[in-house]
Amino acid sequence: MTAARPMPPPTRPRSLPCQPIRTTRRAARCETRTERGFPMHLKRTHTCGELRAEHVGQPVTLCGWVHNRRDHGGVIFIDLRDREGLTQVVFKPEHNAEAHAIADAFRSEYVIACRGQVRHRIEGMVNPKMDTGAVEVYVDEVELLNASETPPFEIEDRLDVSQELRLRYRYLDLRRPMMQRSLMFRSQCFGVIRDYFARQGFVDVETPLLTKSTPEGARDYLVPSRVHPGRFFALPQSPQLFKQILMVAGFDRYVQIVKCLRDEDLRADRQPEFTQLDVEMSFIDEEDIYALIEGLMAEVMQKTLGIAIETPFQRIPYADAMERYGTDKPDLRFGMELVNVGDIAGACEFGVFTRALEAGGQVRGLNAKGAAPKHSRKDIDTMTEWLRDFGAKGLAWMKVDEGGALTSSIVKFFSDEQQATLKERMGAEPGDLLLFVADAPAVVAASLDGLRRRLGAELGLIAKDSFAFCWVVDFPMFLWNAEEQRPDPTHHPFTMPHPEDLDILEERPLDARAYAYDIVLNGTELGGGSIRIHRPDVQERIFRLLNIGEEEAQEKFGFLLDALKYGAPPHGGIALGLDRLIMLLLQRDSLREVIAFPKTQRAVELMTGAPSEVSARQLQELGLRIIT
RNA sequence: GGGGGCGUAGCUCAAUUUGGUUAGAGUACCAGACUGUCGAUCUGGUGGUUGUGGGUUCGAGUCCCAUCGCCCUCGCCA
Repeated sequence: MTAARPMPPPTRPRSLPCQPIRTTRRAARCETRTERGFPMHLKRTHTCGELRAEHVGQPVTLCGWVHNRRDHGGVIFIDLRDREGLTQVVFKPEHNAEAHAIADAFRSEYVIACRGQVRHRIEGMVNPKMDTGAVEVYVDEVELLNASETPPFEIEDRLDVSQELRLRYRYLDLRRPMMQRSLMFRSQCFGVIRDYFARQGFVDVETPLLTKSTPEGARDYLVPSRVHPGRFFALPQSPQLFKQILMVAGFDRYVQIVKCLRDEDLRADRQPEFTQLDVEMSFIDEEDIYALIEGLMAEVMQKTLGIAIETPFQRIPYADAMERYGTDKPDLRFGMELVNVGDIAGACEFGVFTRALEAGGQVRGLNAKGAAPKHSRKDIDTMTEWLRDFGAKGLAWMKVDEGGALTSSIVKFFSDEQQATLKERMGAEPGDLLLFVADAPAVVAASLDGLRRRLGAELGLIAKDSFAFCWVVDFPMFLWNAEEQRPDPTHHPFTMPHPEDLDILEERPLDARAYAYDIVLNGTELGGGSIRIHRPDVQERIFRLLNIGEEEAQEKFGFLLDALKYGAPPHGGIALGLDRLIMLLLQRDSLREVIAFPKTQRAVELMTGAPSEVSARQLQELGLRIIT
């Protein structure tokens, strides 16, 4: 006979992924023994990371969490943890029976205060793995400040806990030494940055969080206005227009560390809210920006990691970057540049190549040095399948055998002379694997970029601790938007055209270069900026090209256009993604490792359960109705 | 919106190609022992709606369908 099952709990709404925290009676074990009181009567004198042999003999009081407890029946050892480190505290019945009796009930993550004397560890018991391993504290008095339930996972770096649990119990996850170090490192970087800009006369000005929606660019997060039902504020995608206005207002050098919000899908290196270092300067050109940011990066890396980097950074014109790497954010930590073999491919007998070229496409390839023995036919098939994500219909390959000859099913379509040219151009040597993609230029670029990055990692071409900065410059003003049949700004509509290209703006807009630049670190776009348009006539020409009518321009950016009429100085600036910078400096693979309370890939904050439903009353006040 | 990976004890994982006895291990937790450990040790123990719902089958952790969640990625991110 089975008993009737209890009713299942009601399905939790999707907006509230959190479940109630399970409770046990573990924490109650101490309640009868000591008073868990406040105020504390033991006051901290040192952190758990600072005691050394030189402190021996001193009376100290430490506060922290019970990281580990080792009970030998008589003596009890506790590793006490705070954000600075671990210190072993010792409870011995013959030293202090009362303290020992109290410590008997301690469990992991209890919060305690210990007063005692610093002693040398006895002969042979020094722990070289601990910074504080030369000493220990003999406890004379101990106070339980708070008990703890058994945590859902241990507070250890080496534990690989699921993302879901980490985010739901973020306060425990953040207690782990690795996360503590990440956030303290982040804080240190921010300090160096603020100091750098303060020394150079920058003014920190805050810009509004509740601002105006602009349909261009990323999707806005909207905030309904209660006072004006049916109207909305937008949370800023960046303070772009405000910082330009501040230049018109005469602030000359502006800096802000500011949250930006974009309602787009997430990635490992993209969160819906992120932190930018926003900078704008007057009476400057792009060289001033390069020098400023290079100086900043050198100082941050020197003061936080102790790494000296070379400046100035390499500059790569956009067109070169696309040609050599297939991307506008090349990873310069390794070579393996792309090679255009269109001329050879066009003359060969291989139909896939010739047809791609006839259709206006390209044939380009790269040389995976020494990769031939490591890649079976099957591996290459897997790679080909993977490339479909980038739109590539296929992947052609040739291996270079020990005698230097090309081998593969397509080699027969190439004459001896063509093969020789191919080998020479690609620097082919025995053991190399040559890979080719034939397709539309954009597909070729995206595919080979992906392939290059994948192979760079797989073949171990990326040295640990290497940091390769570069500037990508001379971006085109516009990219063609086939859907809307008009040019779109590559950067944004306030970017100054290159002075040499001012005359061709109207006739050949897609050939016009912009005064825009990106800074790239290890293949990740760290930030970008431009010299801005400060003359209303040029700004109006750009709007015309973008098919933004006078009325529309006035409605959307009228305040900026007006401002430009009242003595706008020449100005320009840049914005850097600080979360990404911290992530790259710490060599972590996700922004979640450097943001205290990040969102999941579906843009949910698992600890609080945001976003959540709101009351009917709240909706009514805002004049909103949910229709789905 | 598309593609892929994952979901089994509090946690991390296993479960013998192709469905078969009572779903195991490590760790955590609980109890006992132990006075120099430091990922303590030893002995014993608790702990499972195999994400959820349906289906196929004599029989489902395993196969099928749907759905939810987490991760990676394409599109998207001026």
